[in-house]
Amino acid sequence: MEERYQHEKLETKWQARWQETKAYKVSEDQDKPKYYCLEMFPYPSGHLHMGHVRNYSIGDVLARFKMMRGYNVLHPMGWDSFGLPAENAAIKNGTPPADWTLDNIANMRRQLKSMGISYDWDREVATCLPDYYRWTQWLFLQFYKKGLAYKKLGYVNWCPDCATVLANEQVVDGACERCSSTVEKKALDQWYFKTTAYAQELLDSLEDLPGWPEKVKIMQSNWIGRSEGAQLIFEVAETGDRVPVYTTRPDTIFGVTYMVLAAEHPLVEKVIAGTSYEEPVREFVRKVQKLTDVDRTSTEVEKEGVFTGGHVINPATGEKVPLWVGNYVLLDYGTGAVMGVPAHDERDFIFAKKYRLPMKLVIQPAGDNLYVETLREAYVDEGFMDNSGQFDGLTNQEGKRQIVDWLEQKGLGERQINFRLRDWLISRQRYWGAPIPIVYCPECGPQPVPEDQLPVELPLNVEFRPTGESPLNHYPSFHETTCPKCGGKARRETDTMDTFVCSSWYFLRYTDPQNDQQAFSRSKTDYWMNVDQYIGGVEHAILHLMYARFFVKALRDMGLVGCDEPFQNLLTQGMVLMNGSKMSKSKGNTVSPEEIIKKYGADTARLFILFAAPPDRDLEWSEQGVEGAYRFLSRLWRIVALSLQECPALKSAAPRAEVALLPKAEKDILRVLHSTIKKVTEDVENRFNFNTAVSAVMELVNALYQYKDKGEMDPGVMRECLEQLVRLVAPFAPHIAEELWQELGGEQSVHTEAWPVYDEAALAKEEIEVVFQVNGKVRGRLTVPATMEQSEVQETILAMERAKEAIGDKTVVKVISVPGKLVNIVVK
RNA sequence: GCCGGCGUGGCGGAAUGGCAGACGCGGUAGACUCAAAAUCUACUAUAGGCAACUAUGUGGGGGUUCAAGUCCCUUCGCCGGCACCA
Repeated sequence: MEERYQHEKLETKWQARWQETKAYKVSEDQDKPKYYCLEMFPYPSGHLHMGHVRNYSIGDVLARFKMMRGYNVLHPMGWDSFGLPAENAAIKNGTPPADWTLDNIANMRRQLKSMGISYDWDREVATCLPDYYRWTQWLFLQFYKKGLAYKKLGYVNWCPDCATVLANEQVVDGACERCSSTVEKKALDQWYFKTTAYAQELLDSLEDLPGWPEKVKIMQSNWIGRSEGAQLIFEVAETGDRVPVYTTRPDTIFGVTYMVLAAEHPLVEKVIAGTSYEEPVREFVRKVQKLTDVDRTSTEVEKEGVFTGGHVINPATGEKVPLWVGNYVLLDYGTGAVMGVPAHDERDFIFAKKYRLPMKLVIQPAGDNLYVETLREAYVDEGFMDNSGQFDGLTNQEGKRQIVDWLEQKGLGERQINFRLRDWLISRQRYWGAPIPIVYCPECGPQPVPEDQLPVELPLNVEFRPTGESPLNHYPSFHETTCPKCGGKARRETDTMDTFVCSSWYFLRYTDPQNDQQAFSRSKTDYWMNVDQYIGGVEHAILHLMYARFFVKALRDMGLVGCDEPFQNLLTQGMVLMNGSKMSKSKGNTVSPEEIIKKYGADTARLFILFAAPPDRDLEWSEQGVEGAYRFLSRLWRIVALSLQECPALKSAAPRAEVALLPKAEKDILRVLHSTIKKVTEDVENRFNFNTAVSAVMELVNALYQYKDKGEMDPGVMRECLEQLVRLVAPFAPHIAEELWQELGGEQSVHTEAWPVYDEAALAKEEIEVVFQVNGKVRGRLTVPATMEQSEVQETILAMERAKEAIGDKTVVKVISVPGKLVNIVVK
């Protein structure tokens, strides 16, 4: 055996071996419990970054650990390979997006393979390939059939320079992430997925996910934003139109002194038409629309409005109150109209003060009486109904119920639950995405592409114009088609789908990646789903994770999958920092994984990352820390090499005798070994505390050096220690473990070995150290036989000179004993 | 503004309410060496002391407890998310 650890030679060797033998290929096996371990697949930017290394290292520890524990582990990898950067690259260097993307994938696959992760590469998927996006399109059609995919006119983010809609996440501080021009709101006919149909279930079933971080569930819950209230109907006095408003405070209906519409509300034009208010209102609407979304929804911006000249009739009182247009009312929440109750709503209060609108108090706090004249801020808390006709004196909660019932009987209102969650805008005016499989026929209207005509393939080698417009619009061979219904001339949809659509089902495709008849077969998803452990960055807490959950629920209702949730357990890993801030090209503080792997090896890189911080926390990169990890692996290597050198009998040593029969030194080292097995197992399995697991292994190695150097080794004991040590290291540093395993005489891969189980007998201690305290302060320690009765321990301590000194002339009030740990003497 | 998370040595970080600082990095001294690297050994929270030891110490203040980094209240700082949602 080489005396020196040579990472490069050894890693290349084992990576090649694993690939040749398809060591990590899996298929369904009814005899083993399954475990689906999944890391979020990357966008193929071309280069692995440290965040990826961290993500995949964590996943690999779990995958390998579960394999050794006897699970049939599915551990796949693929590429989220549609998306904007490929088009940007095409515009910049003229490389077709497909070529650019596939080159990037090839490079990243090579880098990923150099990490030695236990992927079943036969299951690799790339969302930009027709054999994948064909099924993305097929799924779109299933959604369409069920009414879960639809087209509607809506106000969307529009970048004038790029000439396309943008997803919310592509708008950074009100500007286009690509060209930095200000994003506008534009009314456009776009495709949506009806996520709101599952709003309630998406919220409720968060409770079925105890294995998700609380933080992520809270974020999703806030995003869904359920609110309970009522829709109440007001009537426009001048036109007779009925205007529904949504409110969570129907109990304040008697306090309504005005109403405000959103600038884009369709009634605005109708009410002002032909009146002297036409011009000033239109002027105001234009001004509001010019604001960016950020400004419009910022609490900083002053609330402004303008009177329309119209009035509405309060359904409760029959009173006529003025109708305004305001900049703080959102068209797409509730009904785009808000009743103004200045006395009991903060915003309304400010608005009413500014425009000298009247106020009316209709809720009074218990044991107090407020007056409009002296009101300094809105009273928004609970109280008793007042100025509210027959409802006076009720608690406002009771008032809420009764008022809604009353209005409901009159046909002027009903209970309603509202969600902040909106339907998901999935169409993009982009080239590099999955084409939406729809054809527009002038005669028959929009028609789905028949399933047997899928995929609707993207033309390759397209030319990009600097306008930013999708090239598909300039490819008649793509968009000129015939209507599937009448056979007449028709135009193909040139919009493509948001890449989040592609990533909302890839975990299902992994279970059946080569199926050319179906997106995935029910039997395979039934076997593998759910994903037992999903690992990725917290930046996807809402978008990706919500969309994927929505997909699974919709597919379940179509009978395509049998599960309710995609990801049973979720681990959100922290960022990799350098000098306290996130590694990024723009900050110039990146470290290239490829260089680190070349210099120190993949095992070192992985070990450092796992050791430097718990997985859910941010991790500070440190090259010195990396060197420390390398040093440890060298020490690990040497303890095996030196032991074999000093004691050649080791390799063929018979199993050691029972613990009780062994000398003290052997008992001691076995105790360290078995307590390490216990700790590492618990840390990995229950807590994901890989950092403390690694530190326990380091302590074991330190103890083994001491054992080795102290005197004659017991070959059976040392052999057990080294074999188990190598098994413990295997999930963290798989290459070196494989090599050491072989050196120790192992014939199969260490990764197919069983995970060590600790021996209770070896953990037993003969002597224990007991600390004694006086009033909670440590005053001394005492070693006693483990079998000694606690009362005897106490007596021994109280008789000690040190104890007597510490107690002095004080009186012992009581003595508290924690068996095996400490004795606290309370004195006064 | 609201909701989370985090504040522990020079640094990364450990601690089911029970010895604060495991493990690693860095540092100091020494061994080996002609020398260096590598490796090994010892020490390494702060203050005092030759030492045994003593006092202080987990952002600040208060509390519960025999015992608090850990639980409760309060306050400050940093990071993240949401933010006119009627």
